[in-house]
Amino acid sequence: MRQLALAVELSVAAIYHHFPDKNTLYLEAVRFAFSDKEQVFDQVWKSDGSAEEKLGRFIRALIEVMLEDRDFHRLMQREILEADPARMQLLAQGVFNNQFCLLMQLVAEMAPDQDSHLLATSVIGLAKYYIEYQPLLKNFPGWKPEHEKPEFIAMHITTLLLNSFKAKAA
Amino acid sequence: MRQLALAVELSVAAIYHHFPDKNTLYLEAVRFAFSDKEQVFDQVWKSDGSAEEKLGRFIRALIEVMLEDRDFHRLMQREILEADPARMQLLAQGVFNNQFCLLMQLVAEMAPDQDSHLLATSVIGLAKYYIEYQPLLKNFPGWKPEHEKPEFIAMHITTLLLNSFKAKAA
DNA sequence: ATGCACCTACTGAACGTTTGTTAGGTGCCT
DNA sequence: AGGCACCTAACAAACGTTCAGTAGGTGCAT
Repeated sequence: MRQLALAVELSVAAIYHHFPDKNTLYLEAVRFAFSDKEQVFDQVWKSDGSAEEKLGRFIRALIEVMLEDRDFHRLMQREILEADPARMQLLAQGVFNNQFCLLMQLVAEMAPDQDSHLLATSVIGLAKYYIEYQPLLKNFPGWKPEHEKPEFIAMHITTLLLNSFKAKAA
Repeated sequence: MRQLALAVELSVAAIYHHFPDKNTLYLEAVRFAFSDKEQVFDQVWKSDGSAEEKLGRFIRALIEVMLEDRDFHRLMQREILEADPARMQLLAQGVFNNQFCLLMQLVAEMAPDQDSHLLATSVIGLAKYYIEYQPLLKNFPGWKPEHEKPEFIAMHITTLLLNSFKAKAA
């Protein structure tokens, strides 16, 4: 609270004048941080092109959002670590549900015979892991500087998924 | 430290008799927590069969370890969230390096023309995401109870990856 | 066998700092 | 005058850490 007060150039007591306690302040901060992220993805869905191209663009957008706003991403990680069921439901329904459903529709289009919930999860999981674990991955042999570049990661994930779809269809 | 002392039925000072400070105690705890996990994977590498079979077994083991010992998994998540560079290096080199290299070798065998660091990362990323985000994923439409079963998740990830390898080779 | 020196494992009580939170007061706008 | 936004200063609790001291065991000279 003291650090926060310093950052906003107020006294600690002034913060307590606006928020009842630390926890509700935190919750409101989380909600606020999430509120403006959705628009980035809407552009992807509005764009035209094949399903394959859309998937590529979505993955690219996902990675860029996470890399651009690291504080937001860390907040997200922390929330998941906490994993409070009530808060998970709030996050899912209030924030991510729309995007997840659109992604499910997209992968269902490309691989109609597969479980689209699982596939959508795979898409997000692949992208998220590259970002979250970058500090660790750096330390393993075989790491290259380009593994940090959004377009490189996006490319790898996209081709991996498209290849998988292709093989399944055959 | 006081909570820990209570848990092990010792005084706080007694703990400081065995460990110089909290940080090194924590680090040794992390190392210890992983030390017995490593054997699980060693069995996979010692087993015989095709590379495909081994990959399937590795993924299955990965998921089972993470699901079985949730405290350990949360510990890991916390470490990654913190992302202290010095500690990341210690974790990588002291704990995970061996397993990661073996996995890289395996995927290199199956897809020699691709970046094995990226592929190994994908394997772990897919598995980890399903576990970490289960509390969130439950809340999306299309979720089924079997999405929680290790063998089901392992199967999905394994076929996804093998399909991708197949397509690339063709 | 006894006394002494020395060790390890442990304790209770305190150190100084940081934590979330609040009581009481000041200045400003309406 | 009264309400609003804000302050200083303090509160109790929790934090990591340390310090002086003790119980019990081992080895050794007497």
